[in-house]
Amino acid sequence: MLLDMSNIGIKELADQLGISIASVSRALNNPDRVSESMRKKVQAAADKADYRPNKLGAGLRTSKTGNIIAIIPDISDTFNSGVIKSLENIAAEHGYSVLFGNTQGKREREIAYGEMVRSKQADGIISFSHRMPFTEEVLNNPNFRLPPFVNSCEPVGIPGIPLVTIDNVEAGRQATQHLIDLGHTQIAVITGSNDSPSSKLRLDGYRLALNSAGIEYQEHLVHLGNYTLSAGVSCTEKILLLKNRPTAIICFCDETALGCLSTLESNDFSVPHDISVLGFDDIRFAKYFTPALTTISQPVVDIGRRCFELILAQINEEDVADSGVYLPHKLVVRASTAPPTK
Amino acid sequence: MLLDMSNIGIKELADQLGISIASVSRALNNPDRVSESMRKKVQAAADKADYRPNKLGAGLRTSKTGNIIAIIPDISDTFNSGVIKSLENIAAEHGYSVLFGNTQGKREREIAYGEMVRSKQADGIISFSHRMPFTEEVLNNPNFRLPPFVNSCEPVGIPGIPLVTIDNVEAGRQATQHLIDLGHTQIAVITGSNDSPSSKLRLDGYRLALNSAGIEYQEHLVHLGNYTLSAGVSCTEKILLLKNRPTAIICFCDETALGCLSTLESNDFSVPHDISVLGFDDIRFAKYFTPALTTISQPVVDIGRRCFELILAQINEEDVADSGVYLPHKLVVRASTAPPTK
DNA sequence: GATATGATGGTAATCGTTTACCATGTTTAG
DNA sequence: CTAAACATGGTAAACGATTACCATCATATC
Repeated sequence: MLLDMSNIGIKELADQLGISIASVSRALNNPDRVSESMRKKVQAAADKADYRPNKLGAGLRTSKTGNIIAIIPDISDTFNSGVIKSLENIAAEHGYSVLFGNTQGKREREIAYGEMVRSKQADGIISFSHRMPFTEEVLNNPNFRLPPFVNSCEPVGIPGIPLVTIDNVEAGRQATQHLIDLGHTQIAVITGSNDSPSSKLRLDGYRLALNSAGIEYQEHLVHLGNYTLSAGVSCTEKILLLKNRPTAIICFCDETALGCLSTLESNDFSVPHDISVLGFDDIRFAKYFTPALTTISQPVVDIGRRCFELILAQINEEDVADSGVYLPHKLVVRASTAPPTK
Repeated sequence: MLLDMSNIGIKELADQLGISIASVSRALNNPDRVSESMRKKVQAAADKADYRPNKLGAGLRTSKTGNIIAIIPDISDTFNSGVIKSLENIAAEHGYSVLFGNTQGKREREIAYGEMVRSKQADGIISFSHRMPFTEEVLNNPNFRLPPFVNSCEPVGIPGIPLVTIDNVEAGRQATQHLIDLGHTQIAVITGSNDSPSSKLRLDGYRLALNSAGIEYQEHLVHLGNYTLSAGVSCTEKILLLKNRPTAIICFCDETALGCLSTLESNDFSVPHDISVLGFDDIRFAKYFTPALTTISQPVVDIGRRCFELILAQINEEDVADSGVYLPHKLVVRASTAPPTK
């Protein structure tokens, strides 16, 4: 017996069975609303005919698309793509698809993606950026109702929007403390981008740790990066030019740390003997760097999962106000950090 | 003046202007069908009201969704995510969104994503796997009509489906030849997965090069990997156990090469002094590895672009039979390859 | 045994567009 | 000057589902 591949619709299926389309729809989506025998009959016929409900038709009626959109500055960033992967997995389990929008940090693209929920291409937004994908004008409008929205990793600074993240202050503090415990006092930092809240918070943690150890905060040890490889390279070069070279460098992401390691290597500095290096994220490459990177590991899979759960709750109109989540991070000590040599 | 954020529809817009919805639709989508004055009037009102056509309604009528789905074994793979990023950029330029489906190589998920075009969630499929996302049953059905479909990098082996890739045989040959030119004769390989056509082809190139140099092909030098970091580790360990150790290792992807480098390092082998290592892909990390990795660079951005162009052509019902594309690759020589030491 | 209650399935409206078809008025050709 | 061609905008029928409402029938209640 051959399947009929000419996409059969609910109408044809109903005709085949000599029943109304309402019954077909109910049997499939709302089983308690029909008799057991009807349910079975329809189910069997649907299976046999390999019937796929047209999501556009259904969506038009229900105003649900089954899509959520992930707005990401850079999908090819290893940390992001890890979260995305998890997000997509759990979304798929719940019958949702994820559309994704790579913005390259461009404002107009953020906004374009934000608008997609208005044009009913998606039911909600998960943003990996700290900026809202809406114009000021729209945002300030009293009639504006926020669509289901979750922020991943970067707080957006608007009250009521759930945020899934680690405790960046504590993570920054812990990273710094690890180096202090090893005996370092001259600790340089390569931050994330200027306007990244997570970077700011980590830096707060850095100061906290210095403070409690009675080490003075020195402006010139803090270098502005942007969470990229190349920032690791350029900032490390600048750090090496300092008169009093630090004995340790904290990079606010592992990609930056790789650039840092590579630059140290090519300038004949040995890590951790001459300089210790510490990263953030624990991307899967980190343990294969030379030397294996000490880093703050972020719970990528859980972040993705929680983001989806919070979006789903909002889509189902549950109240999620202030239900942001701090997930546990972990300091993973590997070979790139050691006590300073006198 | 405040925007009315209560999502205005075509109906309201038409009422506001005292014209029919047909005119609004035409003014917006089919401008030559209306008078200049009408066009302007509607456009202005649409802008002012910040009107977004509901894509579900439109899609239902036109049977076009404006989505394409990318089916990928692993989105977090650095090479894949580079292609995806490019793909998404160019898709966005054309008003298309990309849904993505991470399959983890699982057959049932491939099929689920394949079905999405039948349920009108997407207009076409770009697959990064060599397997068709349809069941045999469906595929063999004479009534089956293939949706717009493009294969990226991995040939699917079904005639008529465009493939965008590099010339893997030539790339494999060239990589091997580079090592032969340096004087190597004992060259090990860590392949991609068993069933990956690209891996097979690269291996063909390897044999070709050996052949033309009069070097015998040795089974025990070829190790089965799977395009992952950990394969790089485990295979390299096996290679180091060989009685006659090779003087060079070709890894069929850069992640594997990183695992390889790291394993050599931790076993005190110096690269390239003791052993040369060569990768594939030229992911953005490659030049920061220690030592910087010699590798075959793939034109990630162009691959993404061509994939989209070919999908778009099919959606527009142009004939693309056999219009697959071989894009140029390039051998990038860095520090991980050198002549063998006697 | 009459009536209220519940279970079940059908009818038809609805979601927001696009577009075939038609009506009207205007221009062009002869 | 008339008929044909064209430009323009309206009317209404789709697209494919979901679901409010209703009709019918069986069962339970007193």
